Amino acid sequence: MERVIMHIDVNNAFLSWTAVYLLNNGYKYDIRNSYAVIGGDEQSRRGVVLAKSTPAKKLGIVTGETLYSARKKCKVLKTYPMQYDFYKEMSQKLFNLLRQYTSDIEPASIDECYLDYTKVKRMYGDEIEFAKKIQKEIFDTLGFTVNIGIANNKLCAKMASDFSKPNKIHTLYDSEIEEKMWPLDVGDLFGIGKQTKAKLKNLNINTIYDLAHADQTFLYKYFKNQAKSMIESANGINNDPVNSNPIENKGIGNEITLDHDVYNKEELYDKLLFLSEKVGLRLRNLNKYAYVIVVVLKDVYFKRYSHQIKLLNPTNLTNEIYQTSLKILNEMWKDIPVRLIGIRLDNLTENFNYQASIFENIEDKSDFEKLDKVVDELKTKYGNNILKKAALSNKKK
DNA sequence: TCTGGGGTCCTAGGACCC
DNA sequence: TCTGGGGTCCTAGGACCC
Repeated sequence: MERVIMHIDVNNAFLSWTAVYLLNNGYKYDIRNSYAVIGGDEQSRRGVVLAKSTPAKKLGIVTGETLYSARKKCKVLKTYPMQYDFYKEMSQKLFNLLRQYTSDIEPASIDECYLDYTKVKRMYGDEIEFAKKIQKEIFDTLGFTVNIGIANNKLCAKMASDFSKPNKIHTLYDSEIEEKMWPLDVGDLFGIGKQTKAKLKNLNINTIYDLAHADQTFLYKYFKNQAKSMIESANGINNDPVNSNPIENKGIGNEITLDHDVYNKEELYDKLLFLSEKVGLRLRNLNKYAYVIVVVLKDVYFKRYSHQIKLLNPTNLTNEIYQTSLKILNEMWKDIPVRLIGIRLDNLTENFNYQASIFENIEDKSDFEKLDKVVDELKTKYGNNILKKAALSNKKK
């Protein structure tokens, strides 16, 4: 049976959701209709555009550019801060609304998901009518618009939802690929980013049509194993199933851009403690342990680099994460000032068999376990700011 | 008073083992 | 004495996505 897959994508998600929030809280006008962006905090050097309204987009403002540059394009631009918790809430409401119709929903990010319509088509009828219905229902009950792409596989549904915005429904059935997808620029193909696009252009492959008809052995020389899947994508071939099982986290990480460039690694120690607590708490909430601890730095030249340590036994202890990250930082430090630091936990596992080492003191471990448990409970009860480790609070004084 | 943060997947190269 | 080759694990970095 031919599959029918939908891709549902929130229009200007962060900006729309903040607009909804403001309207719900007595704001008199809708920022979606004005020159507005969601932006990071410029004081702490996070001043980039995270989402923009349609009017702002029309002036050439793009996601990722600095607010400084955006303001040059639009003198009256208004910026609003991120409201991440509210975004998460809206995201959950959207997915739950869709789950009323089928459980075959795969969230792809906070603001988009795939829906497999194949099995429920007999029940709900024509897919375009259904798309119109849920589009309206989302707007009426949640207050924001979505784009919906309809196709025979995930890739084409994704491509279709991107065709024109906002509040649109597009189809890209297999029979429409030639007409609707092949004329597009090769950089518009999902999976082709800036680097690959530039390489393809150099080879005189400019449109998706060109890529669809490129010679695989020729492309292999430049893209190795990526060549095959690139050509398949350009032909609209994709067999990935819609996976409704919640995707297991492969790793978790947090990073912070520092409000000034840091020249001494000692100054980064309390950042590492802060980050260790953050990722540690998230890991424990997942009931997982991590084998690999990674420290990431971005230097003042914007070059990112990382070092990692694989532990003999996986951990979920803040203190062990912190101590390990200190060790890694000291190893990797090369006296180049940095503007960002992060910690990632990788190779997560649910259970662990403790491998005793003669160098370890098991009693110490259980003390730290108890400490983390108490801290986590307090944080859950009273919020994240209730407790700061002594090292952090002493610094503040 | 320039340039976020959270992820995934892939690859190259080195170490190590047989 | 003149140099194998396969396989796996690990690390670092790159590309891509939202």
